[in-house]
Amino acid sequence: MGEYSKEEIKNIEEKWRREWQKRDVYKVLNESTKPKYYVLDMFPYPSGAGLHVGHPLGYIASDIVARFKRVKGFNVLHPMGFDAFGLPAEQYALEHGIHPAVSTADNINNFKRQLGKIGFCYDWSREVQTCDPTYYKWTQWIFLQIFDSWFNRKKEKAERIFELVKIFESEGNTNHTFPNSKYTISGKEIFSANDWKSFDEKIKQAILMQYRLAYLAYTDVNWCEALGTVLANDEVINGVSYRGGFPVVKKQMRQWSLRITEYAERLLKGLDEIDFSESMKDIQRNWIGKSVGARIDFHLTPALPAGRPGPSRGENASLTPSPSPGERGRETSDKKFWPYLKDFAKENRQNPTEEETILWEELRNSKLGHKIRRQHTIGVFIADFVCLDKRLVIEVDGGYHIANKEFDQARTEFLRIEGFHVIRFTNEEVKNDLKKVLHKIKESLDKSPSIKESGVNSSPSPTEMGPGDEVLTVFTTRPDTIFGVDFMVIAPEHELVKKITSPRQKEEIEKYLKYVESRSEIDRMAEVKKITGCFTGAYAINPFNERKIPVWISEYVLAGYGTGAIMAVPCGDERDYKFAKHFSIPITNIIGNHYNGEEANPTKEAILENSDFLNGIVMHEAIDIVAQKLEEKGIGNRQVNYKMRDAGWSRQRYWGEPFPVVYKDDVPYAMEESELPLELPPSNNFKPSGNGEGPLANLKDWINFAPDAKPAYRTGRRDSNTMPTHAGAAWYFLRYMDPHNTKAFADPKALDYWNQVDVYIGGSEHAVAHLLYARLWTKVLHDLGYIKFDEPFKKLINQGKITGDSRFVYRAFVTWTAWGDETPPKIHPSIFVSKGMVDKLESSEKFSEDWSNTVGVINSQLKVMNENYRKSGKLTGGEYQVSFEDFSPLHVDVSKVDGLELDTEAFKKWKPDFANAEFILEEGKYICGSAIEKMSKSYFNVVNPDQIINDYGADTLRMYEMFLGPLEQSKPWNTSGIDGVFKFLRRIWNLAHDATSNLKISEAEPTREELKVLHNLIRKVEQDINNFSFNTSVSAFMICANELSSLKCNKRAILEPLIICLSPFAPHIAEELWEKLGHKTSILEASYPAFNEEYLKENDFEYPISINGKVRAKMNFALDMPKDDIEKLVMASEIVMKWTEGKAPKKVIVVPGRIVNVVL
RNA sequence: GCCCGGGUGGUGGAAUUGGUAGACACGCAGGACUUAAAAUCCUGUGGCCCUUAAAGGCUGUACGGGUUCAAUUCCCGUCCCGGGUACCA
Repeated sequence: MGEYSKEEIKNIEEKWRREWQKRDVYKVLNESTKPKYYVLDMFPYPSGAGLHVGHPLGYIASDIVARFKRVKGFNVLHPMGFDAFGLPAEQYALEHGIHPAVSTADNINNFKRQLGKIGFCYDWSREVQTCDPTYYKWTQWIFLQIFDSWFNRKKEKAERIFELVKIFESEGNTNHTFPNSKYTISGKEIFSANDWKSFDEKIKQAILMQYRLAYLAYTDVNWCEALGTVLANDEVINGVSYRGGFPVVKKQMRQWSLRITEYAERLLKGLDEIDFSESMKDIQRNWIGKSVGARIDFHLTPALPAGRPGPSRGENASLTPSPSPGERGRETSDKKFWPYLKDFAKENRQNPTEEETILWEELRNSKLGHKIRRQHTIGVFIADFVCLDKRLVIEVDGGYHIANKEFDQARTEFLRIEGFHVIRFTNEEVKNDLKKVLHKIKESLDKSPSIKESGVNSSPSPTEMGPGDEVLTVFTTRPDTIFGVDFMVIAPEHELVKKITSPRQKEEIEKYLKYVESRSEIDRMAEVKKITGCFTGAYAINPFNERKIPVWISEYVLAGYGTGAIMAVPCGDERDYKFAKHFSIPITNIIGNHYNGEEANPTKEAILENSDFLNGIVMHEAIDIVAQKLEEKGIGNRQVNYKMRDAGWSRQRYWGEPFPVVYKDDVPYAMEESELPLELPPSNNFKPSGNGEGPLANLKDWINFAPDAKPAYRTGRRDSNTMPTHAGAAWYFLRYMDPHNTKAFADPKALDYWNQVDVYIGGSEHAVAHLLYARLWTKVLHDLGYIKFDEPFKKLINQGKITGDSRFVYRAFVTWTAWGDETPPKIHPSIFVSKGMVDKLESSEKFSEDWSNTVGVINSQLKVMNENYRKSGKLTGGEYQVSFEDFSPLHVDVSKVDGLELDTEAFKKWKPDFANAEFILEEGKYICGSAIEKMSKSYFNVVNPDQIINDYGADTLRMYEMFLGPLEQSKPWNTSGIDGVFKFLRRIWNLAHDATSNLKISEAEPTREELKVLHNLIRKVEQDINNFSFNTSVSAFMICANELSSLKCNKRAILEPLIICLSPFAPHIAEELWEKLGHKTSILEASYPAFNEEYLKENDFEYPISINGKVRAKMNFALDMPKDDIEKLVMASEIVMKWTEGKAPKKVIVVPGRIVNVVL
């Protein structure tokens, strides 16, 4: 029996889900004679809310492609898995006490149950879960490969660290300077092979860390004190935390980062080879933010009277105000770590140990002849006492703020390299024999060479520097405007600020720096365009015309981009212009009448004026001329900058991959492959452990790692952080190729065979993070020789979001007025007023005609209601009234609404509150308000696919989701059209069945007309699938079904090919019909029918005959009729004669097979 | 602000290199079947005008211009919506 009824569908679909599983039809092998095709979905994060109708949109599309490619004869890889590490599970654990592993497993099961019902052809034997140790073993392994790599800029590819060591041993770093140009070792950017050999292990490791593609560094993070954790950028909204709205500050923390900036150019170039939408590429290009320009050095004139050194170093304390003690460390401190260190130093100064206090008092009072500083930062360390002139460090052991011995040792080593001599005293020595201690210090001071003689490489301090030695380097994309530079602006954090500020400006500058520091991220964001700044008192010299240019500092110049300094050209740059106007800086016009004096003009097309040797040259040509000159003079060079920053890779979280490293002396060492995976230790404490450490630091036994095993360095401490979710997602597409391999992340043969993902379908919200990281990991693995391709995804399709279509009801404010002394009624009805009337009342003037009419309508319905209440005894007298002003819109469950009309009975049953609801109707209906919002439980607009499948079956759901509109477009979910799709499937079914629902197939030869209908479909569906235009192929199916229905065609020769075409879209019904047609094997084994153009050939064509471009008639001509003949016949026709009124036309255009146009 | 993408009936949306605007579906209206309803089937359906009817006319793809025999499609300007980005020199 076979009626395609809603009951029967369930049986059919369940039957086939069972059969497919039983027959294992979706199993994919890595060996095949067929060509391969790899269709991939972005795997979901298994949230607790389960699947809603938005999720399957992309999955259905990819499933159609996969099934289509399969019937086209490809060996198709179409896997599914779960991005199972992540924050929500951890938050859920904190709130509900359920372990992330448990809730994640539950959620995955629920997702799989829901996905299973939709009939996807996933090979579940290849499923991956990123939280599975057998999976993240390889995530960790790949991380270690990245850690063990550096980017060889000469070859533009990653190489192993040992190759770099070899280079250092033979030639130092002359040819491979530090990737971060601001980094120096003992003040120098370059070290020789001999230098390298003289460095000890710790220094070598510190240097290598500067090159590694996965590296540890102090980086800015979003620190939320209230939550005790670091937040990702997308967890910070307008300067406060996404959860809780707590303030977030930038803080420096030692974190893992991936040196993705080294790949900026390749990531950019790679975009040209892959088939992503232009908008997606634009987003990535924007993110990478390449700008081409030049670096230019400007010498600074002395800001101070000649011969006078910079800001006081104590000796000159009487001359200029001394910097606060806390600021001094800045000079010797590692700049990057300074903000972080200075707080520690300050804290230490405020909480000295007893011994420190004793010693400090003595050092201050005894005339040592040298300035001693307390809690001074050097590099990344803080020394107890320092004499900078003599490069002497005095340490008192056992200070309670010093964490451990190893740390002290590491510091000593570092200080030695930096040219400091360290002497060390124990607490006891200080306490018991202070005299001896002082003597020793004096001795050491006398012995120590002063810095100038020592020959130690260190950056010259301001005291030593002659005036005018300073160089200010800027980055500009417009070197052509060099003669239009009216001022320079440097970032407030710029290292030169302290050095160049003139005594006269000192106070102003310090005031400004305080202001900048006081400004939170929220302030800055709120007032981005606010113009602030301060003159330093220093001047730069324009290298081409020796002009003196004032140097300012301002917030609008960012320390982190370029050199943190700009040359300002107010006639050509909007911000520079505003700044100049605000501070009344005279503006030089170098672009003639392109500049109108009222706003900047950033043109590149102007002819330069006031520009010395550039006069008369078009700007865009001058760019290169200046760059050339700069290079000749050795004061600059062409340079490229990128906006993109390195990717922060540490999270203070539990539910993620632990970093497979062990720290010894603060240096991370890779674990060995045999020791992987480093499993996430069981824990129920997910709270951050404070100090910016991750929750894993709570597990003392785990974090302090002391194995008995071989290499000694493996005794140490583990990393308390975990990797971000991006880690697992950065390579999962490779694991699907060979998911159970225990020897490698995937077998090279499998990697070669499946190669790139042919089509990748997912949301555009992953445009930057996920897609860039996946591309990066692929490139690194490619460079290291593990895979042969260096772009993971050949083609990307972004499905649009499905938004929810919310419905509202409007509750009126209800009052009861007594007529006499009736007792108040027992019931309190909620009265809901229909949308149209609410709109009228709200939009029209009170007591206007419209308003009064509406009130009248409402009152008449209230009157009926009141009468009914009285009749039924609910009301003894008096009456209910409503306010005509206040209506509160309430979200109503979309399932209680048909289109916009509320099902009032269902609504009353929905919630007890509404049991006594009354409705003020318009034209007998209650019309709801509507809004398109994201799907959310709290808006009652979530549509669950289970519900649709239950009502209509999976095939209808699949086709309907495709029918909604173009895949890439966002669209609101609305079930109103779903009946049409269901009816279509039933029509297909009925083609093979008679009126009494019995199978009836004709074996007769098809007619030419039937074949034409079929082959139109074959061609259209194939084209549409290739174009990802599924909505149009669904309508092609509908047209085909309608036409075959009216032809009453039930011929096997037509229906068999038809259902093969249909099978990717509606696999269950197709498989059922296929079986009914007598096939024993799955329709997946069938072949897509061959298209034959012969059947579509027409002999003649009905030409639209237009007159002056407007169609007035139609005439049938043979397609091979010559133009002239057509023209003659058209001109002779009655209708055309009517329009021409016998006159000759100006022109007649005949487009064969298209149109005829007569121009009068 | 800047960079993308988009704007077509009551609704979702079709429309090859410029060549019959509104395919397909929903909704709506009318009809058939039915005691009735549901379901199903049939017909009509951008707006306006004219006509008893047949037919016909005008107008119409956000708005204003332009190119062309012909524009939803190409060009210029304006408005609105969605996405990305945010002082990136």
